[in-house]
Amino acid sequence: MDNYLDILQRTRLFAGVGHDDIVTMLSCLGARVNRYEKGKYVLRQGEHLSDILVLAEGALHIQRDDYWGNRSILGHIGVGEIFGEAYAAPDSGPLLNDVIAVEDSTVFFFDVKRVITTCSSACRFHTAVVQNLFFAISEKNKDLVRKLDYMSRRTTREKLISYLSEEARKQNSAVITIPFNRQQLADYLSVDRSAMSSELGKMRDDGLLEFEKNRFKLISI
Amino acid sequence: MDNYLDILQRTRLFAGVGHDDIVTMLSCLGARVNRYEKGKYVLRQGEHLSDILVLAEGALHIQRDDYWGNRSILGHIGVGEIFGEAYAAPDSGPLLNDVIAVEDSTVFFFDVKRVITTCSSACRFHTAVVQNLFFAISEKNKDLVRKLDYMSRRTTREKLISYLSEEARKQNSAVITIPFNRQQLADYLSVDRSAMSSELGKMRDDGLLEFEKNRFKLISI
DNA sequence: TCCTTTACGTTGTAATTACAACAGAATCGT
DNA sequence: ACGATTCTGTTGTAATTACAACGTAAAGGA
Repeated sequence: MDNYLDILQRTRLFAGVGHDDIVTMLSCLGARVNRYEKGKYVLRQGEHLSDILVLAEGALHIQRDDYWGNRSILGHIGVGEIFGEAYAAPDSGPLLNDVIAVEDSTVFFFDVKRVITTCSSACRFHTAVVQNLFFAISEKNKDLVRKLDYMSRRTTREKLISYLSEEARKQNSAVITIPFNRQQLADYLSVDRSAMSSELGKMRDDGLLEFEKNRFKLISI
Repeated sequence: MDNYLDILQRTRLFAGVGHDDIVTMLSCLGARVNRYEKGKYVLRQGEHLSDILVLAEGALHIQRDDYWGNRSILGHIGVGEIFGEAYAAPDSGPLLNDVIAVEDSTVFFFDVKRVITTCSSACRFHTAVVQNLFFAISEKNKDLVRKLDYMSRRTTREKLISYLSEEARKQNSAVITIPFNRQQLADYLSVDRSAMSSELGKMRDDGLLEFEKNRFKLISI
């Protein structure tokens, strides 16, 4: 577990907490570690969760398959990101989504009760962690609002433009790499893959962008 | 301000906090009150926010108008609900949406710094409030995920069914009242009003539901 | 290297939607 | 009670999408 201390130190959850203090907190917070091979489920829809999770290594997708097999990808989780927080409240309902490893991944589990219940003075950074948790879930909240913004667009082209523009803003570059292949991007934007692929071709013909695999270059007027 | 103590006591933010303790906390948290007439803006996109807000009276919509005037309604805020939390982090960016009063409304403002910074022992319920805040934003998070679920459906009929079914589950009844008129519901589901109206008619013809104004009855097989 | 699998783009068609325009009903203010 | 305004449903058309089927390219495994 200690192998990942450097990673944990750089996560949002432990921002401002020193190396040694993290070691103390790992036991204080009841931390566990689990590894998942690519393609394996980390969490399943319908499960109940009493932990907050942090991705230490790899990459995950939050997704949901409906009764007819239609897949909807809600988001991508990168190294250092927190997930599961929304289901950690004591009487929170079951998970609404699956979380699946898209690469071999390592995940930390923290008992939520211990995280949100400030403990004895031994754990002086506990308050900071609770605040970090609040900020992290706020950021997640805004990510969802941004996704709703993409999804509210009527045409595939508008959805693509709003998504790619936001990524360019986040990555602070006109050349961006996205964490999705074509099918995954279509599942993320809730459009048909082939129609989206066709629309991307038209957008390239119109001089709006260039792309190769999951690398896109946005072209300004 | 004291007129609203009963209302505040029933909100999620102050769950588990006694009447007298709320009075103490109102000053501890730097509370302010503002009233808004129907149609007025409570918050505007682009503003920066350093408060957490609680609706004491009335009803609000979280919405966003794009450059071309297309309106998208992200959610409805009822009495006792918290909003603005996601933008309250110290270096959070500007608001992504407007919040507008759809009825004459009364709103409490709490300075976020004082809320998340646990103060002296004088304020013994402060920790409970921070936890309540965490649970509230978790719930908001799940609301957004549910909305994404409606929005990910390909057809208007599927969007309507998923939304109305979820409302029936929430309201625990097959007869439900929704906080939107037709145009607002269309803006919420990101579909065309007239097409939605037409689809609702077909669904009634197909025996799926009955409706009158904003009252819907779902008919099971 | 060969074979298998996955990923990507293209095309045609049927289905669905957005948009505009309009009419009747309901609501509001005076 | 009256007119003005808002809300709702209806219809037709143009635009857009979903879906299915297919070919090729790239990636992965034996």
